[in-house]
Amino acid sequence: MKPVVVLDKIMETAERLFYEQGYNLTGINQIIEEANISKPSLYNHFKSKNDLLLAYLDQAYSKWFEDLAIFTAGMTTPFDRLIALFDYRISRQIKTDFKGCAFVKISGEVSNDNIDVFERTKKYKNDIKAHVIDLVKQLDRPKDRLLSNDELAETIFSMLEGSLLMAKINKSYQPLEDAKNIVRKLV
Amino acid sequence: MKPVVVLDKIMETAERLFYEQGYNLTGINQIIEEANISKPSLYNHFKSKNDLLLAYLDQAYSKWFEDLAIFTAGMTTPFDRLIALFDYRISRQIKTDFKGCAFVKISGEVSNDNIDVFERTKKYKNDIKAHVIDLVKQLDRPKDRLLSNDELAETIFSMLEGSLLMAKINKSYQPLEDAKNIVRKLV
DNA sequence: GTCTATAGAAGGATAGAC
DNA sequence: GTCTATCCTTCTATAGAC
Repeated sequence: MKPVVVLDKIMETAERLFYEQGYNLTGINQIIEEANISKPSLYNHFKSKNDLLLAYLDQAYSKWFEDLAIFTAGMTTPFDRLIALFDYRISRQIKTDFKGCAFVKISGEVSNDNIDVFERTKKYKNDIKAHVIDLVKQLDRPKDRLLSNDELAETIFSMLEGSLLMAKINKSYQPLEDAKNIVRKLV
Repeated sequence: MKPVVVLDKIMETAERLFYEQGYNLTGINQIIEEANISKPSLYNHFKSKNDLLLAYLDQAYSKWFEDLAIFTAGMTTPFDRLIALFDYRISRQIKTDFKGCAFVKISGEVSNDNIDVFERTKKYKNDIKAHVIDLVKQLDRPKDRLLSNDELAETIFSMLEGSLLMAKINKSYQPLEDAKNIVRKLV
């Protein structure tokens, strides 16, 4: 998709730079330069850099769930879809050279009283968790398992986040692979 | 401990501001102002802002393990010490109003090719993991448990990180409490 | 709606006096 | 070793022409 509209150019460039370099290390100047637009054009679409950040986060949210739907399109069982969450993240981290979660990155960068960013991060993560809980409910598990459904969901989600973090730090998808195999046993 | 030496003032102020506001949002000007020193004095001790950051990380590393040793001083069994890892983090997060892990925050802020920061973060996290592995080995577990020792250690560590992240995002220690209770069952 | 040009503040870092 | 004073760069944002 070649961007023809200025807004598209801005979003495409901001997405790339915010994620790869970080929000604070990416100046407005660099964005307009690489997007080949002028500064007032940017401020015509966004009233501030923070506004552009929020638009970036909203786009990242939508893309994440859309891409997940595509990734799991052929899968029918809840078990497969649970395991796919790990594979989905592995594939994304390999593509981005293990830069980690965009929302975690940003929420570590901005001020703690930036409520707009805080709420978006919270919603993103808790929607993923809700997805895990939903899938676990659909599983047909024996009654005598070690963990309850709630506990299993909590464990899967927590390991999904923890192993993603370690994948970033170690620049390796091994933590995600290990977590995936453990989850298989816990179900 | 009232800082009498300039170096102490710098470290104390930098530690507070880097952690509370973030590295990039904390300017040299703010540090010298709140530390009540002059700019050349700071550059007499550190050749750059990045150098000060590295000193801050090294101090945070030492303090974390020292404080853990104090926290677990009275504990004798490996099981208690494993559970204490969660309580230790809960107590710290309550104290800091859920600002999360200092190393994770920083590694999300700096450039990915800042090797000095990257290596320190890696060492910090993997030393915690090594500690978990060591404690799990000391456990006297039945042979018929669902998870092997390696798998259990991986799970505990991953949940320790994942639940800490969610504690920060939700500004609640509940994720850490939930993880702790699940770990109790998995051991 | 997009441009050129610039404002005004804050960033990190240094020279030179003491 | 610590200061006052200053340098140059970069930052976000805007005024005004087209």
